Amino acid sequence: MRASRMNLATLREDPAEAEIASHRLLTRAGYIHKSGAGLYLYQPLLKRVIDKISRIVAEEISRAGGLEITMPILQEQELWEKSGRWAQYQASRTMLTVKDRNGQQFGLAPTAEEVVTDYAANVVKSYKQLPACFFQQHTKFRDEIRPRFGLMRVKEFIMMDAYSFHASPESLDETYEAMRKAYLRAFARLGLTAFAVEADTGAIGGTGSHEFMVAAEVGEDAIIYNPASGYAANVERAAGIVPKASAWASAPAAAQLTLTPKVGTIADVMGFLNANGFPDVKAEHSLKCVLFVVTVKTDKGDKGIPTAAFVRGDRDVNEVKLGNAVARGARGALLEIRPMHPDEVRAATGAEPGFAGPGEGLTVEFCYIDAALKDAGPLVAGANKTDHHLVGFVIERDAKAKFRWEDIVRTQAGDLDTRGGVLAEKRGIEVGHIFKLGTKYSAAMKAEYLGPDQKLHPFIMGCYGIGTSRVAAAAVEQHWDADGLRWPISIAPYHCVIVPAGKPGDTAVESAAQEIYAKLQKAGIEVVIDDRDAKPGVKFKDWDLVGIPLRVVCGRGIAEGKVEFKVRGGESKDVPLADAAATVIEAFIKATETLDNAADAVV
RNA sequence: CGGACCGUAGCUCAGCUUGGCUAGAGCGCUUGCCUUGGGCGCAAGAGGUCGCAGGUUCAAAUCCUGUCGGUCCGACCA
Repeated sequence: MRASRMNLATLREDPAEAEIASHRLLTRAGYIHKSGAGLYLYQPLLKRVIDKISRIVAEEISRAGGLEITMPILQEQELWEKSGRWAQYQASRTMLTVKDRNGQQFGLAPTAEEVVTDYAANVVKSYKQLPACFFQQHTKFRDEIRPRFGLMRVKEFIMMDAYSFHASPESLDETYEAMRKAYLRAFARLGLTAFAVEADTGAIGGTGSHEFMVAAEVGEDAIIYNPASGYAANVERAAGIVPKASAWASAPAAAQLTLTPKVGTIADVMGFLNANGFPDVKAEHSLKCVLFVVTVKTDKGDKGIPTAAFVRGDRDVNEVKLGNAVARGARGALLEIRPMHPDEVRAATGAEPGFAGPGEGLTVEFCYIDAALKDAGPLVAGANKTDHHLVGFVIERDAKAKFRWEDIVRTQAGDLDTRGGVLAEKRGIEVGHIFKLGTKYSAAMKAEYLGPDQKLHPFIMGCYGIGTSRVAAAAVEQHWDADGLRWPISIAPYHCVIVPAGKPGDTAVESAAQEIYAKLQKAGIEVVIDDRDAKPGVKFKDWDLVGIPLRVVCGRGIAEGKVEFKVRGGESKDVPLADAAATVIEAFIKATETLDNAADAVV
C-alpha cells in the first residue's frame, strides 16, 4: 500500500472530548470518525483492525465447534414477547425500536437469543443434531444512557455472539468450557491480557456466567479478586466475609430512643452521638437503611415492590444482589431497581428520610438485612421517627419488621475470601461474557427437539459474546505510549512501513525502498511504503502515532548499503539492505509465534 | 431523569463581561519556493449565514426567550 493513497488523517492535537487513551489516540491517528453521539465511522485503518479481530475470533469459535451465520438486525416484537423479554428491555430502555409502514414494531438487535432460538427450533429437530452452536459477528444496538469513552461505550457496535444448544447439562458444561478456552485463546492471539471473572447474569438470565476482563484503570467494572486463591468476580456478584466490627463500650443494654435532630447521614449521626454520650460509637456500629422500589415481572403482571435493605453503616448496598434477592422472593424477573423518592420514604417509615430502621413503624413489602450483621451486637438504627435513632439496637432482639438475612453488601477490598486470604479490588473492561442459559428461552419459546425417549424437550442453551469493536479499544488501552498506538502484530492494520528518507530524487534510496517493498509484499507481509512528499520527521511521527509494529527506514546509510530496522517502541538497528526483508519477515514470524504460543498455553 | 457547562473555519481555541468598523489565531488544507532524519523554514491563498428560531436594539457572535445538539457530574447510601 502506498501511503499517498491511504487518506491518512492524523491530527496533531487531542480532540477536546476524548478522555481516555483509546478514544484520544484512535481519533488522532485517524482510526475513528465521530458520526454522532455514540456513533462512530470506522475509517480504513480501523476497518482492517476490526476485520483482523473478527477473523481471529471466528477462527477460535469455529475451532470450538461454532458455525458462523448472520442474523437480521431488525427483530420482530412478537419474538421478544414470546421470550417475555420485550417488557424487560422496554423497562430498562436498552432496546432501540422502529416501526415499519404498517406500524409493526421492531427492536434493533441488542442481542439475538430470541432469533437464534426460533431458528434452532426450526432446523434442529432431533437429539442427534445436538450439540449445535451458531455464531455471528454483526452490528448490535443499545440505547445507552450515556455513550462515552470513544469506542468503549457506544450506541452501535460490533459483537460476536454465539449460542449453543444441548440435550443435557453435561453437554452444556462441555461447550461452556470449550468456549472459555476459545475466548482465552482468542484474547491471547489478539495480544490482550484478559481473565475470566464470575459475573451476574443480568438481563440475559441463566444459571451461571463468567465475564472476560481486560485489566485497565479506565475500566467501567470493578473486580474483586484474590490471586492466592484464584477467586475473581465482578463486584456485582462478588461475595466475601466482612471483618467483624469492634465492640463499643458505651452501648446501652436496651435499645434507647435517642433524639438526633437534623442529622440524616451516617457520618452526621455518628458525629452527633459522639458528642452526646456515646464517644466510641462509629459508623460500623450503625445500621444503614436504603429504601428501594424494585420492579419485578411476575405471572400477575409487573409489580413495584417497596423494599428495605440494611447493611452496616460503613458499607454499601450491592443493588444487583438486592434486586436478584427481591426477584427470587417475588418469584419473578427483575425489571428495575430504583431508590425511593422522598415521599415514598415518608410513606414507608412515617418519618423524614434519614431515620429508617427495622424497628416499629417500617412498612415495606420486603425487608432484607445483610447476613454479615448476624450477631452484630448493639447497633444504631433509625427509629422511623423524624429526628430519632435507636441506640443499642440488637437486630435479633429488637427488629419488628419481618425480615430475611441475605447477602446484599457490596464486597470490597479488605474483606476476607471464603477460601482464605484477603480480597483486593481492581478495574477492568468487559470484553466478553459467557452464560449458561439453561431452558429459559427454549421453554418460553417452545423450542424443542425430539429425544431418544420419543418425547419433546426444550433445548438446554448457552450463549457467548465478545465485543469485537470494544476489543479494539481495549487493545489500545493495553498498548500505547507517548508517541501513539502500539498494536500487537496480529491486529495491526499493517505489519510494516517502509520510510524512504533520502533527498528528493535520490534514486538509491528510492530503489532500495522499492526493492524491500516488493520482497515483503511477495512474502505476504502487509506493508506500507511512505511515498508521500513529506519530511522524514512528519513520516516518523505519523507512523508512530498510527502504531505500525515494524519499520524500515531507507536513508543516510544507503551509501554503505545499510537500512534501519525498528520495532515500534524498541531501538533502531542498521541492517544490510540485502537482509532487510528477511529481518522484517523474521520479526513478524517471531511476534506472531509469541502470541500463538500464548494461545497454546491456555488451559 | 436531575444538575453544571459548551455550541465561532476540518481540528484546538480567542472574541461575548461592557452590543458598534470587513469576525480572529495556531494547526490542517491549496499553490509556489526551500530541500529532506522527528510534526522544518519562507511567501501567497481557499475556507465561517458565529447550532437553529424568535425577541430587544439604529446596530447582535455578544443581551433575552425558546429550541436542537454536545460534554461533564449525579444517578441513590437516608
